[in-house]
Amino acid sequence: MAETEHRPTNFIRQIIDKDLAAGIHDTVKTRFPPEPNGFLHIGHAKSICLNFGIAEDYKGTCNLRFDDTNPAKEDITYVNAIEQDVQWLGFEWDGKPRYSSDYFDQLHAYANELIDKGLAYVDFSSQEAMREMRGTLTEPGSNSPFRDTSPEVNKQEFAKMTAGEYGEGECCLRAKIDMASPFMCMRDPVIYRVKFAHHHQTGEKWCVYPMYDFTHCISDAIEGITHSLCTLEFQDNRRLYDWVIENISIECTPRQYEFSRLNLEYTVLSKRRLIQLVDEGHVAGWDDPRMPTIAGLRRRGYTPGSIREFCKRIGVTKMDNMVEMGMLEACIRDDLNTAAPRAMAVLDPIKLVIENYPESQSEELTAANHPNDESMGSRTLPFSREVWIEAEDFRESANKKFKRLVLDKEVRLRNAYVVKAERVEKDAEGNVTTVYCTYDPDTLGKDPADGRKVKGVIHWVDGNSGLPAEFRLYDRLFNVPNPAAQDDFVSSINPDSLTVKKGWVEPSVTLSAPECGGWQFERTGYFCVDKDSTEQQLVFNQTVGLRDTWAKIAD
RNA sequence: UGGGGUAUAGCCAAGUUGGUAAGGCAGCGGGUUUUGAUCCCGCCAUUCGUUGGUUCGAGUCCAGCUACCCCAGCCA
Repeated sequence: MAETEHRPTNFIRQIIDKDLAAGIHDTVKTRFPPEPNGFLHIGHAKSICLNFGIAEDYKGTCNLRFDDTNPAKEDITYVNAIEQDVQWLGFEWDGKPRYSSDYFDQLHAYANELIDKGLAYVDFSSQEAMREMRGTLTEPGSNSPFRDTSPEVNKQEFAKMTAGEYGEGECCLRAKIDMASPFMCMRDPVIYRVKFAHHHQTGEKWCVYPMYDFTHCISDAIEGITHSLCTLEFQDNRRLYDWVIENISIECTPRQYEFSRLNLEYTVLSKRRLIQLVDEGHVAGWDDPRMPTIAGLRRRGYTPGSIREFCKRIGVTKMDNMVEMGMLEACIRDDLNTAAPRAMAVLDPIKLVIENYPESQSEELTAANHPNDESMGSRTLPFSREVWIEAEDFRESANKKFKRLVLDKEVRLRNAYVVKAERVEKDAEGNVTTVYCTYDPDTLGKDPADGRKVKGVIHWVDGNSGLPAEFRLYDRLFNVPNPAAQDDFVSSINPDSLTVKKGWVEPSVTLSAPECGGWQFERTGYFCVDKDSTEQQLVFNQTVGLRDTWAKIAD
């Protein structure tokens, strides 16, 4: 797609420019470090585009690293899904995917180094006792009674921890820093805990696992990461990041920089909440088209390019933000507007019978696949006496603003003839089921010869050759802009986020999709084939509707 | 006076040696149009959280104030 030509500029790229100019680095190495405990979402896409985008633009490299230090929450299915999503977005990581668990041996050795230096100790205090000794935001903490244990003893105790001689919660390894630090994370943080859990990478090899703050900085250093980019909530942790790097024997000194995470209106972007939506069945799964996950957006019909463009447009800063859905929608519309071939589908059909069109007759009309791009070619459109039209495109009477079919008035059938509504047939409830009309045979590809102006154009599907189809229309998942701010976010789920319609689609639309992934069903929106489709029943997801200025007037 | 951060339009966001407020989204007018789409043209911050100060000149420098976000997991 036509992405904005200029490379993004942001404070992180400016830091890199300075580092390069000052000779602090001669190459740039970044990394994208998800924990494999859930699916990637649009917020991760921001980080992915930042990290991989910088690597691309500076001719550096970007690693994919699974931050897998908590086996209790992680699973191999997530690592596979994450790899797929990053690749689908169009990025290539350097070498093989890395795992923090690749470094467990080294991490363990560094922990021992800290112990040797008198900078770490095994603490047998209960978790409650540790919490009390930590102090509060305004009061300093107090030292643990185990804080002055000798390095020799600590060495032995850590070995016993590692050998499985202590149970979970019985003891942990802590860095000896400063219980009075204004940074809570510096008050002797736990760096290793006992956990008897199966690890998806290391199996049963370990029963002690390093904590994030100890692991991340060392993993960065081992991989030679130059700029370690993460979100704002880790700003305090940077002090611990630097402390660890300074106090162990490692040459590389990666630097951490923090940017604000993405917030999107009318959805949630925290793994905890997304997991809850899936587990409690509020959505059909991680790839439910209403989900802000990469998998959900993909199934919804979003293209990789549209998501990359979105990330480019929102920028990277340290400001808290709440981006409007309209921003995301504009990106996919821009992409699909140029890339998607046009077709016609009727989602809520009523029948239109052309009384002066011979019953036995039918013909094949030609329609351009794109109104402003001849290179996309054309298709044939079967046409016969009975066609389906949209129920909302007909009214028995209407004012002049209604540019569609009205009794005794004319309208153009898109790519076909001008028709005039003559009479209607209704069901028991009074709903119009059939409109009878006449057509003007001399209006194919031209205006009426007598100069009559026909302003309206409606879409249709041939009654003989149209294919039955199911259409799934989506609305925002929540009915408040910031559901995460609610105490019970589940209660603000939009009950009408999914609408299913049964209608017809023109026969040129088949299971095999165009290159961009979908079509524009003219006057309706962009759609893609859903995986629930069968040979008998096509199922379409509406990716996004067309911009609809009429809807505003009509209200 | 715990500490760490952030304040530029409805939303996102440029603005980096102080020189007179980019761009995008949304919105509003108008034109083209066999999609009420697209496309095109025009409009949309006398003002940068706030109050003072320095200066010929301040979104940019200084001081005070205010608002919001993050931190007291053996989660990341």
